[in-house]
Parts: sequence; C-alpha cells; structure tokens
Amino acid sequence: MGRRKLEIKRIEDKSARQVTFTKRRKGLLKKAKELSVLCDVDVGVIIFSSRGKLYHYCSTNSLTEILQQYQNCVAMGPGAQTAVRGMQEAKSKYTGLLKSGELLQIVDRELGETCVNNLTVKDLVHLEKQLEDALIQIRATKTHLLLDSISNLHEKEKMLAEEKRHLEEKIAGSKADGRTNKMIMDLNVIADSQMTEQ
Amino acid sequence: MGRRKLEIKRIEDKSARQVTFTKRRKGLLKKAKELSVLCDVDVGVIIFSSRGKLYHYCSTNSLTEILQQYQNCVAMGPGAQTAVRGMQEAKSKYTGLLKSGELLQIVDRELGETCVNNLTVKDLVHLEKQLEDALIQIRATKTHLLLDSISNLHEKEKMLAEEKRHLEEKIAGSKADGRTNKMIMDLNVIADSQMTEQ
DNA sequence: AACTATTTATAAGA
DNA sequence: TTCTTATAAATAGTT
Repeated sequence: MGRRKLEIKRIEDKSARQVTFTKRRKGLLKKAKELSVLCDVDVGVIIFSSRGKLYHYCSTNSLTEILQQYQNCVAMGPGAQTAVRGMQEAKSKYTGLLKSGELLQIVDRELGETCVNNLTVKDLVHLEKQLEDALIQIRATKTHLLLDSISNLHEKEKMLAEEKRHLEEKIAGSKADGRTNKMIMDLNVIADSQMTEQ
Repeated sequence: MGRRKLEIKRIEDKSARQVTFTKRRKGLLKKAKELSVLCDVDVGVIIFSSRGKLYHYCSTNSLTEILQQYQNCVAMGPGAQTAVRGMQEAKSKYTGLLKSGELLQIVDRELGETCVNNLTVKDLVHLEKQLEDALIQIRATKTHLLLDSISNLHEKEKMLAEEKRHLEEKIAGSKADGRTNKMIMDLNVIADSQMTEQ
C-alpha cells in the first residue's frame, strides 16, 4: 500500500528500513489494539528493534499476564528446556552498547583540543562531576537490575513449587479412584471443540 | 477499510464479531511477519480468543525466546525507570562543556529511551568501565594541567626574582653614577616587546 | 515530518 | 460460509 508494490524481504537501505520500521510498527500496534477491542480478545505484541529497544502492546493490564497464559498453554508442551538456550543465544547476539569506546572517543576529542580550546581546570572539574554522576546512575541501575532479577527468580521458584504441588495432587487423585478413562474422554472433548473453532 | 467506516468498539453481534476476528487475526499475523522480515526485527504476537484458543506468531524459532527477552527488560522495570528519571534531571542541570550535556545525552540515550531497553547487567558493567576510564583520563589531564600550571608559576616566580635582582643592581648602579635616564629607556623596551608578543 | 499515489485490508453484500 | 466488491486504511516513495 504505497507508491509501489513492495517485495517482502529485508530492506537493505538502513535509513529506509528505519522509516518503514517506524511506520509499520505504529500500524501493527494500532491493529492489535483494534482487534482486541472489536473482537473482545486478549492480544499481546512484542517488538524488539535490532538495537534491542522494546515496543509492545497489551490488551490487559500487563503483558506478563498474557505471557503466563501463553506459557501455561505452550511452554509446558513441546520444549521447555529450549527456553534457557534461546535466552543465552539472544544474549550473545547482543553486540553491546557504545561499541569500541564511543564515550572515550568523545572525551578524547574534547581533551585533544585542549590547546586550542583553552580548557581550564574548572572545565575539567565540571566534566569530572558529569562523569561521576553518570557513574552513580549506572551503578544504581545495575543494582536495581540485580535486585529485581533476584526477586524475580524467587517468584519463579515459588510458582514452580506450587505447580509441582498441584501436579502431585492430581496424580494422587487419579491413582486413588481410577478416573483415568473419564479424564481421557474429557480431553478429547476439549480437543474437538478447539478444532471446530474458527 | 470496508464498505463503511467502522467504529472501534466491541462488535455486539456475535456472528459478525467472529467473522471480523477471523479476518483481522489473519491480517495482524501477516503484518507482524512483514514487519519482522522487512525491518529485520524480532516480533511476537499472541492472541487468545474469548474461548481461550491461542493464535500466535513469532519471528524467531520460539516465542519463548522473545518472552525471555521481554521479561529481562521488564524485570528491571520500576528501579531502572527511577534511575533514568534521576539521570534526566541530572542532565538538565548541566550546560557548559560538552555542549548541552552531550556526554549525558549519550549515556541517557543508551540507558533511557522508553520504559524499557534491552540493557543487561553486562552492558551496564561495560558502560561503567567506560565511564571509569574516561574519569581516569579526565583526572590525569587535570593533574597534568595543574602540575604544568604550578611549574609555570615557579618559572614566573624565578623570572620575576631575577628581574627584581637585575633592577636592584641597576638602581644601586644608577645611584652610584647617575644613569637614571638610561634605565627608564630599558624598561620601556621590555614593555613594548611583551605587548607585541603573541 | 508532510504529502499523495497506490496497494492492501476488510465491511458489507451476494 | 465463502466469494465478491466498494471503500477505508496503510504506507512506499517523494518533497
């Protein structure tokens, strides 16, 4: 839908790709919202730009809610072990920010012009303060990240423990009164209803 | 985009809602795919029908991978946001060197952005190291500048002391044999040469 | 960042 | 339902 028909393959021109990304990202999020409103369904969209910036839409309060539904449905099924591997791949794929000391280059550029620029001790004290403030912020962020990560892991641990308990109860129940056949029948009914649903 | 403009609110007629759901679901998943291919980004879409049936699209092998990335980002949520806000305040306080806080802008760009950025602890450690290196360099330059300044002052002190000694000698001499006029001429010559010197 | 010529998506009709 | 078609919406290339 534009001046020309566009072939669906990676746009090589970086600038054009960025423009298209902005336009289509907006379009996708809008359509997700419309779908959820018009049809009264839960929708979640997650977009990671190549530089790792996140954009998302979620019809409910938190995407986490939808993700949990999703993980209940799917992650339990085929391969839950691949999750960890996938995460590590994603991490190593990340090229890292401020590649090859962009920051130092800037400082160098400023300091290199010292003679011409008539940089004073006062200027340096100022610059020093800026860097110290930046460091403090970085460290605060890092600390928060670590603490949040830890509490997140604790949450997960609790959830898993609870799930385990539930499963154990179910197993104990089915062993106790021989309802195995009934259970299988019920599952088939569920499967059929999902197959006929559009 | 149909025969009529459609208001974006829940479609009450169940049958019409179902038809629209089918069409728009297909459209959304198609657009998600196009976005990921055209712009080379990771995209995940999750749709739960009102009856709990799941539809999804994922640009990578498994949605789980994307979800992990997402949870990495969100995990740092509130804490990081506070840090970012603090950063922005700090930034607005500074003008001067690195015009309009170029340095902090850069750190800000990397750290802040929207509510989320795919920053890991590793990234922060990297950024921290860069800032520390920059600080070391700033301080070295400052020290150098201060030492230079001090030795410069010592030089000047020596020179002035020597001049003083010369002048005293001359005064002593002129008192002895009445060469006062010649001495004044010599001082004028010195003053002129200093004014034309760059 | 706007514009506009086209393509694409889709609401209603058959 | 599925197919068709008129129309709205999205957007590619341009300025």
